[in-house]
Amino acid sequence: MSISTEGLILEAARKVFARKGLEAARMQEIADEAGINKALLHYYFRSKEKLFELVFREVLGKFIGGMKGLLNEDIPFFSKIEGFIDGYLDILFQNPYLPGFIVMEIHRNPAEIVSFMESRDIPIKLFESQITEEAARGNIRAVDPRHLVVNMIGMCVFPFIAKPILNAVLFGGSQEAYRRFLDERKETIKATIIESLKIK
Amino acid sequence: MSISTEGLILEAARKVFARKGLEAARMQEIADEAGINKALLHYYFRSKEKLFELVFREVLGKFIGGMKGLLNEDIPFFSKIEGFIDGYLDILFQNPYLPGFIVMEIHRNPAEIVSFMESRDIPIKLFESQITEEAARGNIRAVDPRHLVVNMIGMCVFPFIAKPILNAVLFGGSQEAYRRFLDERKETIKATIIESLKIK
DNA sequence: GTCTATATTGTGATAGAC
DNA sequence: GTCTATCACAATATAGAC
Repeated sequence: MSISTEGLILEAARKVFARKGLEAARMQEIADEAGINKALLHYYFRSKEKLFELVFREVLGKFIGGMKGLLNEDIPFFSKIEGFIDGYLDILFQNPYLPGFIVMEIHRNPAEIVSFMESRDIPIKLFESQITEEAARGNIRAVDPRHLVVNMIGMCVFPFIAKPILNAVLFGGSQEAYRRFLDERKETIKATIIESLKIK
Repeated sequence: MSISTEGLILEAARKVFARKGLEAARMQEIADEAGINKALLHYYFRSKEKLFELVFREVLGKFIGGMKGLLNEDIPFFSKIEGFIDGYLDILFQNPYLPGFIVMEIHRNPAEIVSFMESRDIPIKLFESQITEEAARGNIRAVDPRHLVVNMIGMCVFPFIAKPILNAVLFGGSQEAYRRFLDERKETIKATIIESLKIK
């Protein structure tokens, strides 16, 4: 069984919107990518905005859902740290365009993100209590869990967001060198976080 | 002496392009912001693209120039780490819109960034030799300087890029709480990096 | 140099045949 | 459901008066 027209459109829209963002994307390009014509886009989804909204919310939801799961697992503290970094980077490897796409939209329309986020919630409570507990036991330095999460995500996401800059500045344009660098990130970030938590 | 029309336009263009990006920005909006009319924009700068190019390269150049200085100073290793984080965050506090703007453009037109970057170069060599030296003396863990720089920048930049998300997810929409969080970042990031470098 | 008015083009959206 | 042809409008760009 072959994929439905609606499915073709959504897949094409994901690609094009992710590359260009809402404003720069062209309905014609989406139609071409899907192998149909513009009129059908409007037949299935009323307008460009509607189509975008749908695609963006779906993508963002999947992304947020992924992190949620990783932070919420009921496993020992250090395993969770490692699992989060591994899992988060795995998602990024599979969707390297995604952070740039989300940032672009955050920048264009912050209000939308806020309203979207308010409907869901990231359960950081469990993680938080684990940290205070480990710190109380003297197993780790006392740290603010929010900062810890932001640190992990920032280190994971940045090389994907800034790919062309890193490529030019650090790797002299070599895709190969950039790729090797990315491969090292999992271990590097885990080491950085864990070493920073150890007590001297 | 009051500012020239050309200066007014450039300032207005910076604001509007930074908020909206190239495609979503409107010449009318720039004209309004500058207190003149559309025709003058084309009189001074031939086209929207030309104006954008000019503004973007200027902004990016200033940004890159700032980091360059911070990494290149001939001061002791730990002072440089701290100075870089402090200095980089200072730049971000003064231009909080900037990371989002740059990311947006990276995503829209990666090739431009590459060609721009190739004309300049970030001197990481001095920093690199400092690290290998400190590691050889047993003062710090052996680390890859490129990863270290990426870690620092990622942790600095992320909360600015993801402001609306953090705001919604971590601070329940409170601007005040977000602001306090940012204020803590300098110390947090410095501690994270320095602790991670210590040998246990 | 600065303006108003207008030309031109690109693109989202619709009408209507099949 | 899918297409071709067309509309309607918004936005860049230019002409030309002052």
